[in-house]
Amino acid sequence: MRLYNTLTRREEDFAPSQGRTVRMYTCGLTVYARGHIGNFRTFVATDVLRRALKHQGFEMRHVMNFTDVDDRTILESQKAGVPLREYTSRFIEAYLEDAVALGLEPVEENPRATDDENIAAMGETIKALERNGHTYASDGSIYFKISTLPDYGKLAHLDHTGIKSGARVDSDKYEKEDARDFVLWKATKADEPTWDPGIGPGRPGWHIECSAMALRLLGEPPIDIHAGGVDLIFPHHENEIAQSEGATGQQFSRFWVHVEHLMIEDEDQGTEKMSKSLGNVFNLADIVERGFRPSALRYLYLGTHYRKQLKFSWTAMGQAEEALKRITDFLARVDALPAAAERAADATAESTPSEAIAGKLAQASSAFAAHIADDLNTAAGLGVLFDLVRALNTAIDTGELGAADAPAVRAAFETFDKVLGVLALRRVEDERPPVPIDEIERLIEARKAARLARNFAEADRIRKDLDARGILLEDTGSATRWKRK
RNA sequence: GGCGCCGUCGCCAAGUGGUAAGGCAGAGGUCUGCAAAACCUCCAUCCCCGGUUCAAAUCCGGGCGGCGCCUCCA
Repeated sequence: MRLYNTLTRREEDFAPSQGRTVRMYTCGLTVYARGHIGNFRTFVATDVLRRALKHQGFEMRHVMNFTDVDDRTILESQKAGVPLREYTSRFIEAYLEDAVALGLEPVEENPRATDDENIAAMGETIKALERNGHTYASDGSIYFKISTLPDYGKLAHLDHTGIKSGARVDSDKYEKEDARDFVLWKATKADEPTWDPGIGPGRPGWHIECSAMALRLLGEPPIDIHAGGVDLIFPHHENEIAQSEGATGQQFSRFWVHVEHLMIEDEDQGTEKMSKSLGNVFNLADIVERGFRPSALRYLYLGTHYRKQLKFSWTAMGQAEEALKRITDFLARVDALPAAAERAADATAESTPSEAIAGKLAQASSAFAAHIADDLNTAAGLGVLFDLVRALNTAIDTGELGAADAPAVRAAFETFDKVLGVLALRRVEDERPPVPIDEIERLIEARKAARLARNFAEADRIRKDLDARGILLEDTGSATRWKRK
């Protein structure tokens, strides 16, 4: 597996440092609002990474956190008049629902920053930093002193002298010795949640939770992979490195994987990234409200390489939906093959799998695997699927592909989907159609009878009725299939 | 102002030296009670200018345009 490493700015061969288990940490959501589709682009990308690594035979130990304490969560919970923990729990639940809807595999650990053991771990990390001389106290807060770490900035590659005019350095924190020093443990006001893990009362700074939780849950540094959105490179990940390496004296993470932004057209601003602070966000619920399925959104994510900005639009959503249908329609056609074969009068030579088909499948499988192993090129991988779909459709037309080949075809697509995770998601959605399945089947029978009686008016009425309720009927030669719109 | 990324068919999007994947839309056709759906076929020389090379979308230089980070942020 070739993986681009932000630390070295190069693609490198990836393998875990300890045995076959990949120890990976993903920066998750700050839970003061429902995650938007930009957030989920990152989460789907790391899900694909996770699946790809598993597919290569590695075990995963994957941690993804919830940031459930920071300025915003505190502010919003106070506004809502709800205790912080209870307030953030709502958005954690919402996240978990969206994650299922988008086909994200559950990760091994979903720690919350305010869990007792994590607060304790932060205390230990800060104590270690104090012992190593990386901290100073000021106005009741504890800060990280950047000048004590010579290679600070190695991830972001930010030239200190470059942070000058034009850059907005927060200037109201005069209690810091250096503008770039950052807070580890923050003094709290009377009405704010406060903890004291042996370092004095306060609350976590933004970065400390990830260092502490990653080290607590993933074992000896360095961990194998640390992932997140590109906007986290600086300052968040740079500071995580400073904290973790300052505390342990060892490299924090071997690979840093960053997912590019999801971009959206704004009427006034032009194209810009989707973010809560810009207020141009759509949630999964908004997608569904517009009549699109989560599987189509997942497909849309997969269609652009994770290190390139993804241009989101409702047009692109619709195109993703249609493209995904092309694959699922093909699979439905393959599933319908046995029935067709049984009817065929000359069902004699149709029982042996074709070597030519097996060859096409093997070729596509290895091409697909190569693209995934090439820094997760899912977009190119999808291209392989479509090439295969066309070739196999033609093979069905010519009779070269028969019912005997169906299991092999299905198996090949199952393998693709182990990484993509989009076809299985579709199937789950299809199990809950807008009209109950038994009713659909009853109506199909009624329509069949009407057609046999050449009562086409009634047949069309049934079809239109189902169509209006989101169910499409397709008459094939032998039978009538249905699918969700 | 600093650092970095990007600009490929109407739309989305692969491709980083060897002569332009794929999807959507569109056009034509097959199938069909009509239709829908589905399937097949067709459909680009890569923002501009200059350079390197036998050969460039791919490398170098200069433009123009877009975006990100430097501040909370996936």
